[in-house]
Order: sequence, then structure tokens, then C-alpha cells
Amino acid sequence: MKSSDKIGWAVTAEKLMVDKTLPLAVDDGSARLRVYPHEMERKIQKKDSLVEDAYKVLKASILDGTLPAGYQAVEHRIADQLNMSRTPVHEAVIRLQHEGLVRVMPRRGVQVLPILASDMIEVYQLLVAMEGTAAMLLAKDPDRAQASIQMLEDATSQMERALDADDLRGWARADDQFHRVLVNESGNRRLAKMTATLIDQAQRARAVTLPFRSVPRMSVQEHRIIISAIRAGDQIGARAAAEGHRTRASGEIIKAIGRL
Amino acid sequence: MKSSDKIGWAVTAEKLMVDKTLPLAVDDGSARLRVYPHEMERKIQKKDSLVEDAYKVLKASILDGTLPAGYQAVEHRIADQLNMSRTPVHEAVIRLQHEGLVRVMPRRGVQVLPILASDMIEVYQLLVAMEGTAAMLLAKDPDRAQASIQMLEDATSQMERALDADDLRGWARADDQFHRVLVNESGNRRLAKMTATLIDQAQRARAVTLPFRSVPRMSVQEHRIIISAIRAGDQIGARAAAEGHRTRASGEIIKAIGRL
DNA sequence: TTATGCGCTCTTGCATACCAGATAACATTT
DNA sequence: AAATGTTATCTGGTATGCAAGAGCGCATAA
Repeated sequence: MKSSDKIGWAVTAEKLMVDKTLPLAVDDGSARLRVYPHEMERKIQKKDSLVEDAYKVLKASILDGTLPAGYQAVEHRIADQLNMSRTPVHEAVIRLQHEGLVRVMPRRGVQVLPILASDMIEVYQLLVAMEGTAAMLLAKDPDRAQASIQMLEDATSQMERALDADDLRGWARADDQFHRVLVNESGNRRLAKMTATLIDQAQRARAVTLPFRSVPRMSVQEHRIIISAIRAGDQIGARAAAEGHRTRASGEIIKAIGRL
Repeated sequence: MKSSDKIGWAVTAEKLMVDKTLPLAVDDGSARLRVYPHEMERKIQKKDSLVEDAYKVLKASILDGTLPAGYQAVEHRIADQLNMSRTPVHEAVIRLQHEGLVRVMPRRGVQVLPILASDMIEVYQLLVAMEGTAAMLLAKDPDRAQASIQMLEDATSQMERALDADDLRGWARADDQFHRVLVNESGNRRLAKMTATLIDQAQRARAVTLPFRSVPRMSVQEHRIIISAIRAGDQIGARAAAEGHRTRASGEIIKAIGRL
């Protein structure tokens, strides 16, 4: 199979182009000065750079399987599809390479990497450590936990509803949400950012294996255990619960990948 | 103080240029084939890309304090100093930004970020989790540990010798080496790579605070505890020892930074 | 002298152009 | 026909060119 076919992400790219034309926040003069520089940055980056656009589109396409493992394309073609020049694509691709999603083979194009069982072992070992820490940090800080617990519970309830409706994708989405909230609310931004990358990879693996494995009702229950430990301020318990949850899930995923 | 002065890394850059002209390994036909692919890659990447060069030089300069926090420069000037165009510098800078070492302010140049106590809290929380996991993994795999233990012991002895000679920098270097070996030998490449970034940040903080704090002889002792737990295959113990070590060090560093 | 507004400059982000090197097809020779 | 040498082409890495926007200074007016 030659790799010169058209690519399937044109739609996503177009949607994204539209988003970029959203009106920016304008200073109407009524606002008080002394905007926190932090907040200002937020407002400014409303308009993503092209690099960011390319990165997001490519990453999303890889994660949801639109660009399957083994897919290969040259930067120039990708740039055409995204209506931009090679420069931003090049930078985005390099970023994806650092995250382990693609590799660029000199003079052979960029290639979407396959999901290896060994990769998932690594990813889950890290998720165990990261989310264990996140749960512990949340349990340690009751004030912060207060607000977070609601989000965690919502995500878990959502999972339960999706399960009852036999909505596997909905379940997966809600499960992802739970884990992202867990690390985002930990108060450690580095932890949140690093773990996000890991969750991405896990998500990709799950997208592929989802049809092949039974959905564990157990995950809902385990999430609730984590939540109640956090609520109780039980650092050790929260950590152990989060670790146990990911450790168990790890086994299932890796078994499922082996079956592919 | 205007920021248009010449920069101090010219030397480093030049040294690097020289290194690049070193004779590459040439295949004279006499060498036996079957070089380990790992080693081969090493050889090939002898010639780094310019992006890599820029990245390494800048990073090293930041870590060792040559480019102090608050330092500001524009990409063009950096490119001149490194004898390359803006493109590779631009990419390298973006990489450093993702690692949290610099930030690029839209039309004000790139700025070396200060070391905040809050950053170090985050970094050390993660180091605790990562190195704890690494130690556990090593303890779990006696075969792998076999070879690694020697390296860990060497680094620790080196620390001890440096302490006896009142060589603070030597001690710091050896300590770094210990921690890098620990994660590199864990068998989890992702863990190794992610932790390397964290160690870099910790190293930078220590470079600044080194003169202000008493060197803990304790660290040698703690390292030995970690090593013996690994040797004994005691996963729980190894993890606890590694965690405890970084947790204690965390307190000292953060106190030292506050004193700056 | 101070305040206000206009424009110049400077810098980044992106596009385009260029180059080196590797691959692959083709030709040539045996 | 097979093997080997040669050349054309293609691709990523790098350089350069261009445009847009933010800051700063200068001029002008009060």
C-alpha cells in the first residue's frame, strides 16, 4: 500500500480554522487596570498559533484513531491539508515525537507509532505513581478538595449512567474526565501537565481495545473509594486507592493489547 | 541595565562547534559488523542537528547559572552567538519553554525564568513519586539491578570522596549522577526521560543554593540504604527509602531558596 | 513643562527558498 | 539476467524574507 493517499483529517482542520475567527477580548477601557499578567496571557492565547493548531489536530486525530498506527505522511502533504506552510507542521510534529506518538524518519516521512504493550506498561507504571501522588495531595488539602470532590463525583456518576445505557464511549469519556480532574486539581501543575500526556496515550490504547474487553463496573466502585478517602483527608488511603485502581486497570489493558 | 549587551555563552557555543568537527567514526572495513543498534544511534547522532546544539548550549548555560534568572535576549542575537539562523534557535527555545526554564514574551524576547519556591515544591513532589517508583522497579528486577548497583555505589563513593575533600561541586555532580542512574536503570524509558527534566530543575536550584546550605553527610548514608534495599530485592523498602531521601532533601532546598 | 498622539522600530511567527544526502530507478557491463 | 555504477528526485533541516503588532520615543499642543 502506497502512502500517497489523501488524509482524513481535513474536516477537523476546517472546524479548527473557524474557531480561530472567534472575536478576541477587546479592551473597552472600562476594565480596571492591573490585570494579572497571568490572566492576560490566558486571554491572548485565545488565538492559538498555527503550531498549536497543527499540534491539536494531529494529536486528536492520532488519539481517536483517525490516523492509525503505521500511518505515514510527509510534512508537506500534512501542511497542505491543514492550509498552512511546513514550518508550523514541522514544529508540531517534533512535539508529537517528543511525546512518543510519532517518529520522523529522515526522508521517509512522519509515521504514527504503534501501541506496544511495553509502552503501555511504562505508561501505567507512571500513571500509578502520578495519580497516587495526586490523590494524596488532594487528601492533604481539604480546602482544595472541597471543590474538586464534586467534579470527581459528577464524572463518576456520568460513568455509571453511561454504563447503564451501554454507552461504552460515553463511559470512556467520563472515566478520562475523572482522571484528568484528579491530576488537574492536585495543585501541582507540572504533575497535571505530565500526567495529561500519559492519559493521552492510555486513551489511545483504550480507543483501540475498547471493543475487545468487558467494561469493568468495578471502576465506578473504585473511583468512589478514592473519593471518600480524599474526603476523609486520608492521604495514605487515597494514594493506595488511586494506585490500586490504575494497577488493576493496567493489567486488563495490557492483556487486551496482547490480544490485538 | 539594558539587555543589549553581549552574551556570555559564546565560549560554550564555540567549544561545541569544535566538538562537531571531531572526526567521525569511519568504516574502514576492518571493524566487525553487528554493532548494537543502540550504540550505532549514538554514533550517528554524534552529529547533532543545530536545534539540538542550540538546545544543549542554552540549557547547560541556564542550569549552571551562566544565564541567570531574569536574563533576557532576542532570538536573533542568540542565533548570531551560536552561528546559526533563527530557525533552530526558535525551536530550541520552544522546547525550553515547555520544560519551564524560559518563557518567550511575544515581543520582548525570551526570558530565563526565576526559580520559585513553589516550583521546587512541585518538582520535588514529583521526584519523590518518580524515584520511589524507579527504586521499586529496580528492586523488582534482580537481573537488571545487578549491573546498576555497581554504578549506584560508584556514584555514592564519589560523593563521599568529594565531601572529604570539601569539594561541594564534585559532591553535587556525583549526587546528580546517582539519581540519574537510578531512573535510567529503572527500565522505564519514559520515567527516565521525564525525571531527567525534573532533575535538571533541581540541579539548577541547587547550583544557586549550594553556597548557602550545609552539605548533608546524611545523603551518602541514605543512598546506601536505597542501594541495599534494591540489592535485597525489597521493593517496599527501596521505594520508601528513595521517597524518604527526596522528601527530606526537598525540605532543605526549599528552605534554602526562601533564604535567597 | 507636561500630556497626548502619531509613527518608527524591533521582534516574533509564518511562508518560502535552498541545500545536502539518501533512496530508487535506470543504464551499462559482464 | 544479474550486478554494479550513475543520476534524478524527493524530503527534511536550515536559512531567509515578509508581515503584523506592540512598545518607545519624539513632536506637538496646552
